[in-house]
Amino acid sequence: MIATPDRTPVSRAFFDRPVLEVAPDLLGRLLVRTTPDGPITVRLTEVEAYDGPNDPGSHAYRGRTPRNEVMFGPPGHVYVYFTYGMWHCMNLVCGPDGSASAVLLRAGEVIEGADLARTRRLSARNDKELAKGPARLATALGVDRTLDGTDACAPEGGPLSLLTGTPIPSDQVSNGPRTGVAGEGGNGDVHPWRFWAAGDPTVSPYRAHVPRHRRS
DNA sequence: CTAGTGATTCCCT
DNA sequence: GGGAATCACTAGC
Repeated sequence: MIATPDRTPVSRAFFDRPVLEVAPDLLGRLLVRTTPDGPITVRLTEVEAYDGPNDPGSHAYRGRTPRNEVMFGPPGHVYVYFTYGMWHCMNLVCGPDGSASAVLLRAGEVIEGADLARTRRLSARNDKELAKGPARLATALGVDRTLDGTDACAPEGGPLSLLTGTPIPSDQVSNGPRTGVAGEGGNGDVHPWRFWAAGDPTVSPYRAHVPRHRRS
């Protein structure tokens, strides 16, 4: 018997904790995206922590800008950014108002609305790939900058909501260095700030950051 | 499975 | 001006 996942929204206090405490606790939670066509729900399997203005890998490192404004606001809200000219990625803001820490949602298992997710993720070869990677997850859920600042503590039925779900026990959580972050990898100064559900097939492959510049 | 590279645009320096 | 918290595709093992 598998217990029915708890569909109560998480509290504001859940997010108002140190980011390294919140990040592994997000695994197994349910992220519900309600669209005009119906809901899409993802069970989170992989996340990465970003520790505010003191973290060189964080978008908040160089201070407040129009893009990262939401990171500096109250916990429990969604920070969405656009990158590589094509993709969106989503974070959940943690810690007290002003602390600017956040958790990047890197991957999950689509457990409801897979038919809707497939229409946005035409290149996915199977359902395990629907949300396997941060931009894939945002694409599968139909998340873009118009949802920047959305309150994820809101009840199910709003645009985005994080439900209690079934948290993954800490002995089934693995951790390692962050993926694709400039300044990490190759210098030994690597923090185990990526967390994932051990052995889960929806977790994205690790990729080191590759510095690149414009072609002629 | 890993490694290499083009795509495409916003944002900050 | 130039890099970016990535993906899709290709080649090769």
